[in-house]
Amino acid sequence: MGITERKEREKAGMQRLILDTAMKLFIDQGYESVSMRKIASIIEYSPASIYTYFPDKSSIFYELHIEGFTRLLRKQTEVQGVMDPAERLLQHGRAYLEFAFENPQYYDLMFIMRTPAEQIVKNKDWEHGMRSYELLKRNVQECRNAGYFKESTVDSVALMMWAVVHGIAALHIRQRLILMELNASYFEGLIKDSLKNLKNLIR
Amino acid sequence: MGITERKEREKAGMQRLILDTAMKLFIDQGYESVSMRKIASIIEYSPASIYTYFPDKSSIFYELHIEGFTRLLRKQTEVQGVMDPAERLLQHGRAYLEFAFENPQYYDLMFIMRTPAEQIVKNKDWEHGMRSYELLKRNVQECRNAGYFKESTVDSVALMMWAVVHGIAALHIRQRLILMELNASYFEGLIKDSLKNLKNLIR
DNA sequence: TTAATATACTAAACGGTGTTTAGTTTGTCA
DNA sequence: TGACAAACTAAACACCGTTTAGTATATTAA
Repeated sequence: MGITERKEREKAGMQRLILDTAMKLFIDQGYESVSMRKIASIIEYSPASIYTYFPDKSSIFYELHIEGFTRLLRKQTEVQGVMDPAERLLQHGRAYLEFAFENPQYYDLMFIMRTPAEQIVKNKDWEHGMRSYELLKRNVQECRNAGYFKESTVDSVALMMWAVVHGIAALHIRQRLILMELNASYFEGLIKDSLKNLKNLIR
Repeated sequence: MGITERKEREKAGMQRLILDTAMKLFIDQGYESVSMRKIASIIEYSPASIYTYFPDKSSIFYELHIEGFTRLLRKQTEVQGVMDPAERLLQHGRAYLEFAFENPQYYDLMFIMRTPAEQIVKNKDWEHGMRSYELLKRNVQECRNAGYFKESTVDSVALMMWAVVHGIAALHIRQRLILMELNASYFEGLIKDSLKNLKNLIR
């Protein structure tokens, strides 16, 4: 009875096609260009067909935001091998910032846009966001075990670290830094500066 | 020949009415509820009439974002009387955070939404944003003169301070903190924590 | 005072949007 | 072979920002 399995495969394949098409539109032409009708026309189905595979547009963005977290987690896991906890925390921050600058659309979806947040609030559940935050907290905790941050709580430090890198990433992505720093290698300069400052925080 | 003046008054009055109506819709019902048609119906004009007073919807949001800066600047100026530079910088940060938490829609418009940024990028001019940033830099510079931040540049410290408070404000406003801190007086706790951390940065 | 002109204003349309409805085609199973 | 469920679509619903063409009104110049 492989029919059920084949049907599931076909359904998953169609969902994949829709998600890939949506993400391609999003990356190439920006958020406003991602419309149900455009996705439908590219994959050569009627707009109503998409509703067989996703309940609404926002759940398509919700799925894409999960894929962003998978990518971020992969990048951050690469850095978990660093032995020194302070250096590891720093590299953790670097990985986060690099992800934000290299994948601005994913970052936007994950941490700035309203669309996936609606579902987070409704379900009172943000599995991937929490997993990412827990990893940060673990790294902070291990710094604490090594003698750092003795004056603060883990939560307070973790939130602070997150705020620094998110602040830079969000201001950059939403174009609030273009007039402040027009020097050469703006991108590299921002990351370098942020990390220097993160370093100052670790004591 | 008071006719020209009267016409200017009438035009300005109509622009005010449109801006106030737009802001009221934005605050009461959120960004998505601000439509040209809704504004028009509330002020009892046809939608096309609005185009006599504003070239497009985005320039309405641009005007509102300027008014946000006026409010923020007023709040931050109140704090400029503090004598000690380190304490003044801290209070400057507190004023910024309080503004963000008390006026989330204005804050969104000024520092998160795409809409006014389009004009900023196009005109390569962000008078109000720059003025706000210059005030921050002045306070950092005066801390430097008093012996703080000797290891960093003024720009680097200013950007860092901004990143911390923007990070917290933006994560909160776009609902990425709801699952992290569900304790009592969430709002006060966040500001308190951020300020404690800002304090740690001043050395 | 009258004719010309500029301004304010509107109804209707254009080309888009997300989503729903009603109905058809297609494939699977008893 | 007939029943049923799933996939799919055309068309419609209710919106959106903006433009066009035309009207009414107020101001100015002759």
